[in-house]
Amino acid sequence: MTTLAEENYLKAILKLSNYTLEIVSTNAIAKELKTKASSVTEMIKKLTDKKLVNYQKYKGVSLSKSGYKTAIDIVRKHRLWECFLVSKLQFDWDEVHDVAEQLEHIKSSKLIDSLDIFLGKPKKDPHGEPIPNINGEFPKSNSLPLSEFPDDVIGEVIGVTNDTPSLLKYLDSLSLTIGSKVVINKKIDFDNSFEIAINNKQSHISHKVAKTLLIREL
Amino acid sequence: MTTLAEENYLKAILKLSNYTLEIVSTNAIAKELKTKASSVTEMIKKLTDKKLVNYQKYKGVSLSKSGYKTAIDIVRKHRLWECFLVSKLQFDWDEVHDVAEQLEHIKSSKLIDSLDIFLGKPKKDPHGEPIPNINGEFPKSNSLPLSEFPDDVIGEVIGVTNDTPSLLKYLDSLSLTIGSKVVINKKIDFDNSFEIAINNKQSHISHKVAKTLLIREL
DNA sequence: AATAAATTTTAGGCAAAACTAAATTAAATA
DNA sequence: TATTTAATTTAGTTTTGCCTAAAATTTATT
Repeated sequence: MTTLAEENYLKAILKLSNYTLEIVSTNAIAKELKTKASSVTEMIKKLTDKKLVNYQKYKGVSLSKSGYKTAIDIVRKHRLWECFLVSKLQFDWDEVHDVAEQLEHIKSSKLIDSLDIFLGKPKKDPHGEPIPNINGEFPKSNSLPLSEFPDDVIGEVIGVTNDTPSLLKYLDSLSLTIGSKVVINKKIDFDNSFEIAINNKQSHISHKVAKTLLIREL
Repeated sequence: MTTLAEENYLKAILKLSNYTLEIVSTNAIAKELKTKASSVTEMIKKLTDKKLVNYQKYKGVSLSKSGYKTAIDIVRKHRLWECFLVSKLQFDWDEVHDVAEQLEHIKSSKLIDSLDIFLGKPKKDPHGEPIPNINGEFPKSNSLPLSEFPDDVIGEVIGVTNDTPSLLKYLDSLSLTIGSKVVINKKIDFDNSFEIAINNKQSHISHKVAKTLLIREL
């Protein structure tokens, strides 16, 4: 059985490895969890003992098969709870993160599988992020981050890969939400920012924001 | 902010005080939480510092006003989640306890108030227990435990004041559920047990079980 | 009232998960 | 390659919540 702290470490490693079994550094984990590298080293030893990660001193950690499944299950729970909050309890998309962060640690496979059915087995959470199925597999999608999307092609926003409330509120203020039509008009080399049209209205966004937007060609 | 351990202590004290501000003994709390009296003493000191209980050495503890409200809120959350599990996710009444025990600690007043509305502000949980409203007040009911119910009077089961799965399964096996009609035919003095009719069928139940059944005169 | 029994508290430890500071190893650079 | 810098690990503390054993207090019983 995993503790809350362990689950948060696994989730962080999964995120930093871009949802693969890539190796991740101690420092990156410390930054992600706003903790100290020494704390990370200690926890990684515990996760290694439980065979949830593979670890070599000074070389970094990667998720093991079972660590990956455990982490994916937490992501699945997080995203299903976000769906519940928005579609059943009328939460706004920028209010769900903190609550889902708590709910994702509830341990009951019957609960999460019933919730999945109750919600109609959604494929995406309210931010457009894909929801792993009961076997831990992601539904595949043909989207690209806006930062890698071709110029002058009409695209549709299908997701935001970050649910920080401050970002979501900013996107709301730009009328940039799921379903918005976007076109990249110009890339500014100096700072990698973008001139774009959002539903035919001109705007300017930073590279950091562009990276979080998932776009599908229309 | 209360920790998980603190919340479990408050809940235990509330239960042992019969939902009042009565004084409760250290040993009783230890037994309820399956822990040791020394651990209880330490935790009570922390709760005292936080002004959640009133405490005098060797004399016992009682909930303070704010401790009572905190504990009632946990009960409210527990019972609302039980309603959700049964009415929306098709759980059986003997499957909800452990999951609700986890869900009751989720911190978000918006969540619980939205859930209350989503469920239609239920007055009772699936076991017939009353659900405190948003102000911490119980809806009042005119019921008695079967153990105190008059003989030869037709009553209806409206609740079970204990959600241990083993008890609930046993009650199912007697066809004794919410809505069943019961009559006490005979009290056996020797062991305080009862000969009763359940929907006109003869049965025999112990005093311990009779205490858990809430009956309303029909 | 005196003593025995039960209850409660104190004292001293332990494990989890964090921290700081110091030591070690790896990577970068001159 | 030698040395500086950055990353990582180790060592030693802290806090929370639990434990056992011993001491203190209250309650019960002669």
